[in-house]
Amino acid sequence: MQFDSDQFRILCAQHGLAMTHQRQVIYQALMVMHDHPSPEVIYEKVRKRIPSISLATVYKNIKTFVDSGLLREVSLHHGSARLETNMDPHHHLVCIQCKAIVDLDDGDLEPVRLKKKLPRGFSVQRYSVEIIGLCSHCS
Amino acid sequence: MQFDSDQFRILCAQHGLAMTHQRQVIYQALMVMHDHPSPEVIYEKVRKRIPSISLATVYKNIKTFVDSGLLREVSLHHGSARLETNMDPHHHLVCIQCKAIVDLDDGDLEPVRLKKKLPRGFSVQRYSVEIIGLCSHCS
DNA sequence: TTGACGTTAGATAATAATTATCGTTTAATA
DNA sequence: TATTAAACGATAATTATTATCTAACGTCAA
Repeated sequence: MQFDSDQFRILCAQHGLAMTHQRQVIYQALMVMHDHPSPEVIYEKVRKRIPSISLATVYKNIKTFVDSGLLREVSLHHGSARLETNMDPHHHLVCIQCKAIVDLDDGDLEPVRLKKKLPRGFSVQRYSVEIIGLCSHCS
Repeated sequence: MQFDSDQFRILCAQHGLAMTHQRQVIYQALMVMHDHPSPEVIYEKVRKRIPSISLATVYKNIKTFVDSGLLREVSLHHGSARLETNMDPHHHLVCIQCKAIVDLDDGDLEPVRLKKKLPRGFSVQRYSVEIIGLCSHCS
């Protein structure tokens, strides 16, 4: 999938963002990386096309993109580790606002069922369902 | 649920760990906190019972507990943010070893179905299933 | 019980990830 | 094209975590 600057300009306009060369290169780099890269990895990739770019610019634009719904963070809980003693199979309700996590018993959910085979060689250890939304306090 | 030092001693023995007062207090603090606290929050709680404890001790013992299977981290991807451009509903295969993340299309999974009502007031935005295990490369 | 040894604790330095600040440059638009 | 708010780049500051090092502790053989 190629992506020219007119298309990106429209995408920015739709999300109320100014279009800059840096933003286009950052977004395009992310589009072609399917391994859910970190800001540091994105920075290294983008630097090949804009050697003078600052790491701070990458961070700032990632945040801007996430805030405007152009990108998503895979986990809402990077930043600091979150621990649990509950080693039984269970799931989580996660509040996008306050980041609160509440357990949901495995029995409260129908078992997760696949329609297709998983990629060859992946050995499943457990399933964890995240129900993402707004908790009562935040909504 | 109360938890005396004999029980904790047995738990440690089962997991091949030495039992120390610090470990018992850390573990017990975590047991009674159902909000999936961060190391910092655990430290503040533990400090009320052992004012002289070091934050490093809390971190080291959390790691020891996780390694020995006494505790679990809610997210395998704290540490640094991981981004994605795919805004369509989808899920993730996550490797516990190399932390690789691979997308799984929403259509490849039977819809998630609840048996019980969710806690009152929680408004669901989306579901995200994590299939956790070892990728072909790591297994 | 005592003494040696390996492990843990506490203090703190070092590293990694992210955010804030600030002067300069650039994009939107009138 | 001129104005103005926003974005960029450099870098300092902050936050989270890990590493290092010495002292204290628990365990086990003599």
